Amino acid sequence: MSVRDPAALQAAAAALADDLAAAATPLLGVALAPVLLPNERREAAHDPRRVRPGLLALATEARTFVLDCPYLPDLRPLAPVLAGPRPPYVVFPDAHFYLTVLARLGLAPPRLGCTRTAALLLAEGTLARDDELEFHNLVERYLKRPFPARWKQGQIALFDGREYLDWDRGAVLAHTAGRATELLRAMTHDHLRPRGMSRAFELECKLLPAVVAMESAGVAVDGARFAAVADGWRREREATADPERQAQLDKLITSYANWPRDYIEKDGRMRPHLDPLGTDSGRFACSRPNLQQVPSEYKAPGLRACFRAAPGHTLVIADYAQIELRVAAHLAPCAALREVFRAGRDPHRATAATLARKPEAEVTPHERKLAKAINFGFLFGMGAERFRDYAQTHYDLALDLAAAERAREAFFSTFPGIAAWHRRVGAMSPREDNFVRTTLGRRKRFPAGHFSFNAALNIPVQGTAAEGFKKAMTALHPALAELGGRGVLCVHDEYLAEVPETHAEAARTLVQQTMQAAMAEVVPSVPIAVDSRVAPSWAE
DNA sequence: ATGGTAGATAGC
DNA sequence: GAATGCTATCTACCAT
Repeated sequence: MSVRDPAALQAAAAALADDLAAAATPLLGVALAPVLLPNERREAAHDPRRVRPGLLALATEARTFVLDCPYLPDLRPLAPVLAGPRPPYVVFPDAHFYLTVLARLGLAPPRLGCTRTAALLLAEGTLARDDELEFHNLVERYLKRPFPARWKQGQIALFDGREYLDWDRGAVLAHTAGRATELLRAMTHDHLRPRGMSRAFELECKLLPAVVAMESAGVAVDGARFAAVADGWRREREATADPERQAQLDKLITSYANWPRDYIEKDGRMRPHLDPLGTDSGRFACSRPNLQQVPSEYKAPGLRACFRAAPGHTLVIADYAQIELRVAAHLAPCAALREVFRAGRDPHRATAATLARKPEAEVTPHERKLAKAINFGFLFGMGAERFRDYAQTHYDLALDLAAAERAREAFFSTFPGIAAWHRRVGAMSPREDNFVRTTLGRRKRFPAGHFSFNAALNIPVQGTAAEGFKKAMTALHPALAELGGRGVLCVHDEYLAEVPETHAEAARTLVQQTMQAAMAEVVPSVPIAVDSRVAPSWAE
C-alpha cells in the first residue's frame, strides 16, 4: 500500500479510529497536534488541498473522533477552527504532542516507543523516504537511543523501556492500545504530579485552542506596500558604497523581501506556524515566516506598517513593561528591585543614581541610558568584558574595562537580592545533574558536565514570563471572541489582536487588564505594567 | 546534489 | 572566579 492509494488509506483510517477509540484516555485527548512532515510543508505552501489526500482522509476520521470524544470538552472550541479558512493541514490525536510536552517539561522521555499513528503508517508501508527519516528522528529525539540497524520498512520498532521489539501490524494494534493507555496514565500520576509539573502541563493543554485559533486567524498584510518597502532596499543596495550598509540591506533583502510572494495567502493574510512547546524556556517558537523577528521601525522604516487590521477592524497592541526585570525581582527575590517597582520608580534611574552617587531625580539622560544597558546586561550574568561590547553595539556607548567593572558593581550594590541569586546559582555544581524551574514547575535539566550559569539564571525568568503570557492568551481567546475580536500574533511579551473598530476601546481595556492579571498570578510580589494602544498598523 | 553545521543577524 | 539567555533564517563551508 502506498500513500497514493486512497482506498487503502481509508481502511487504515478506519482501523486507526477503532484503535484510538479503544485506547482513548483523557491524555490521548489532549495529545492533539498539527502534523505535517517537512516534505509536505513545501508542497502545501503551493496547494494544501493537493497534499497527501490519504493523510487528509485520515485526519478527517481523527477529527471526528476528537470532537466527539466525551473526554475533551476543552477541545471543542477547535471545531470552528477546523472548519475555517485554514484548518491545520493534518490534525489527529497521537502521542506526539504529549511526548513534546513531557520533553519540554524536562521529564525523561516516556517509555513509549513510537506514536501509534506513526506506527500504523509504518506498518502499512505508507511512509515515503522522508517520512521514514522523520519517524526515525522522532524516535531518536524522544527516546535518545540509537535506532536499531535491523529495522526496515514494514516493521515496527517498539521500545518497552529496555529494548526495541519488532512487531507485525496486528501485534502493534493489540500491543499499543493497551500499552499506550497504561503508560500514558502512569506518566500523569506517577511522573508529573510528584515532580510538580501538573500545572505547567495543564496550562499547555488549555492554551492549545488559543494557539490553533491564532494560527488560523493569521495577520493581514499589505503586500503591495511590503513590496514597495523591499524595492526601496534594493534601490539603496545599488546606490550605496558603504559595505556595512550593504551587508545590512543584504540581510533585509534575503530574509524578508520574498515574504509577500512566499507567505501572503489568497485572503491577504500571513499565517505563521506557532509552536508553544518549541523552546526550552517555554516561549513560543515561530516560523514560516518568523513574525517574531520582523525588523523594527528603526531597522526597516515602513515595514511594520504593512501589518494591518482587516477593513472595519483595528489592531489592539499590548506589551509588558520591563517584564524580565519584574519577574527577576520576584524570583530572586530582590527586595530593593521589588521596592522600585512598588513605588512606581524607574529601575534604570535607580542604577544610574548609584553609579553617579546622586539622587534619582538628578540623573541625566545619558546616565540613564548607560544604566539601562547595565540593568539588562548584568541581570543574566554577563561579564564586564562582554558588557563593553554589548554597550558599544547596542547602546553606542564607549567604555573602558574599569568603567565596565564599576558599572557591574553599581548594579549589584543597587540590587543586592540579584547578587545573592547569582551567588546561589553560581554555587551549583557543574559536575552534577542540575535543574532549574519556572513558577508553574516547568523545568530545565542540565546534565552533569553541561551546566550553564547564564542559562540557569535566564530560563526560570524567561519561562515564568512566558507562563504568565500564556495564561493571558488562554483567557483572552474566549473573552475577545465576545467582542468579535481575535488574537493574531504573540511576540514573547507583546500581543496583537484584531477587533471591530466599534469595540476598540473595550478590547484594549480587556487585553491590558487580562494580561496584567494573568501575569500577576505567577508574579504576585511585583506590580505588573502593560502598555497598550489601538492602531491601524503594527508601526503606530 | 544533498546534508549538517558555524557564524552572522533579525526579534524578544 | 567567571559566565546574558531564548529563538529562525540566511550564507558559507565541509562532508558525503
